[in-house]
Amino acid sequence: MGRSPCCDDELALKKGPWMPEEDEKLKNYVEKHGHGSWRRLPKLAGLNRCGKSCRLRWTNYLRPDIKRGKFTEDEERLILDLHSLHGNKWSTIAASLPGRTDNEIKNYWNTHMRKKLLRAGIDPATHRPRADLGLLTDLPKLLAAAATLGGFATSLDVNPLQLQADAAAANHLVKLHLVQKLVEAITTCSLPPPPTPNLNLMALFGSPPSLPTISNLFHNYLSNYGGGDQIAAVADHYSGAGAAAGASSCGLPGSSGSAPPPMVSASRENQNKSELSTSVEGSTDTISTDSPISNDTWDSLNLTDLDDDLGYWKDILR
DNA sequence: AATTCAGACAACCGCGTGGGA
DNA sequence: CTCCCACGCGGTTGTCTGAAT
Repeated sequence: MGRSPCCDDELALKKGPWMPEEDEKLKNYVEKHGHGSWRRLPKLAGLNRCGKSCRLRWTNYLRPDIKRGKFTEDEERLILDLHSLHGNKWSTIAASLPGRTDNEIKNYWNTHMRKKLLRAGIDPATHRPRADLGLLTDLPKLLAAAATLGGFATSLDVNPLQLQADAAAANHLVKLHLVQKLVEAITTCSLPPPPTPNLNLMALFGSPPSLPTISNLFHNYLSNYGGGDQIAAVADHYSGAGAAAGASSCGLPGSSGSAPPPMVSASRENQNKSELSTSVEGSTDTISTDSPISNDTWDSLNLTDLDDDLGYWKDILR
């Protein structure tokens, strides 16, 4: 198929933002004659633009039936519904929203709605809960917050001397360790393993996302794999709510009762443990296995700035 | 007051497709 | 049937503006 000769070969043509007088010329011409052939229109209307640019300007801005201003909640809902039905077919979606252009809807989607969905833990492409463990990039923050609850303080096994030597490194290592604990807690429940078993813990520390995303991870996992009691127990445990119904089946610290056989094999658990090494300040440290962390060390970690997030986290997970 | 940064939106670019010659 | 043109679409980039530092 032949390509449309675009405006590229007409280098003298103006590009960029439209001037009011250009708008006026275009508007007057189209209202008088209709647009006809967009390719011929610029010459006829006395515009130094390519037809494509004129068409875009007319359809996205100058058309008299264009509705400007904020999208209403109804419109937003409709966009959401239609997008779940048609995907990124912006023109199809726009056809159901009188006065809105495909470009406007696309922009609104990309700048507002997409982010909203992501924050809610929903994949904007599929409109389904995000089940990928890439969400675990939120874990450091979450787990640091969990640490302030002291839930792990007595069971942590990080070498305290190492930690005290460098508070920043210690913080990092503790977070890593907490990640491990959380992953273990999830994977030793009588549930199928999470979708991405070969979790690279190092990758979790790329960027600190938000706690809502983490909570959604739990809920996604719940909805995908069932086992509400178990995950609720994990959540309760991390939010300091103590043992909840079903905690026993997760083998959580402090839980009682007979736990069903874990779905995760010993070798898998060992694999997770073996991944618990990290580079701090250029050196690679491995968390030792048996020394409990001291209260002083906890105090030195300065994790209290996460209190606000923790409150949100508690609310969400309940 | 100056600078930096992020969000919002306008505009552009390149490709696919339909239809006429 | 093939070629070419014009249009429309979706993705991407550019620009502006206001908030934050």
